Amino acid sequence: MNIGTVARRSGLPPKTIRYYEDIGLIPPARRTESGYRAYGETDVQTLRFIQRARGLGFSVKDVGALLALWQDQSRASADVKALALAHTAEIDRKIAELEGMRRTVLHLAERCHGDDRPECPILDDLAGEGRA
Amino acid sequence: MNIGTVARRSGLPPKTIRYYEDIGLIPPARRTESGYRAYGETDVQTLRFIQRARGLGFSVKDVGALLALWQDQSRASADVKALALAHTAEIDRKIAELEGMRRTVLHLAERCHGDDRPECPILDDLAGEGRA
DNA sequence: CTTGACCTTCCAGTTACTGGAGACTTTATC
DNA sequence: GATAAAGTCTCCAGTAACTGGAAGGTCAAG
Repeated sequence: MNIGTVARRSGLPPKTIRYYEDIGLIPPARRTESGYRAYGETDVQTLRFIQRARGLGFSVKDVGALLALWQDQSRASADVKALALAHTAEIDRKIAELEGMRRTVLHLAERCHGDDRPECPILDDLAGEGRA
Repeated sequence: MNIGTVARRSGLPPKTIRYYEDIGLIPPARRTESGYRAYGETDVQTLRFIQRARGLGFSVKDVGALLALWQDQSRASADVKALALAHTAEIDRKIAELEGMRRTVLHLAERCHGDDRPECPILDDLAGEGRA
């Protein structure tokens, strides 16, 4: 299988697959005589795994760890769970941060007339006039 | 005022201030005879404005636009409001994305025993066994 | 045998900084 | 006046995770 085919079947662009090989997330692919990367079904499975994990927001580094656990038959599920829970904690942190921003920006926007006059509480607040 | 002082008073590291000058977000600072950047009160105000806007998650590009509007006495508040609302829309999008991830990861983690046995629904799902 | 789709490598750009090296200036202390 | 510490200067490189593009080789179809 050429890279284009695995790309279609795994949902990852060819560029990204080469990149993952580059940084060592996946081992270098076997090559045909002409130098084309050659893949098998196992590779499609692996790349799908990566694609899903990335889709859940795991960092490439974490994906590497998950991949290692996946391929380790003697793994402890506790290790996987710990990674997952640490990840949700990080997600929670980001959500909280974004919600704080959202609240403030929305509050400011609501108090802004939004017409052709220059008065604008958003700018006033950013300028520091809104501080206690 | 040297850069260290403005840094302390604006909440931005010296490195970041130089960086903002570099990319043109702020105009080049006046220099002393020995080459040190020299700032005034106005600069502190500007940098604080930037610091707050960045803290609300506006991109550096957006901050540039806000800065221009702030300094334009004939601005229409509608332009500022539009920027702010576009920003909240983007924040909403990110929050929704994170919440989707959070739901899935948490759901998987809950079904994982998390002990020293290898069975793990998290890995099974990432491997694609959990798909319909 | 030529077109067009794929493949290869390598370099550069993206976002917003941050760290560090090597050299100078300023300030404080003795 | 000498020296040491703190502050500043520029420049280069690295971070995360790709993505775009150029220049060139390969493969299948007609």
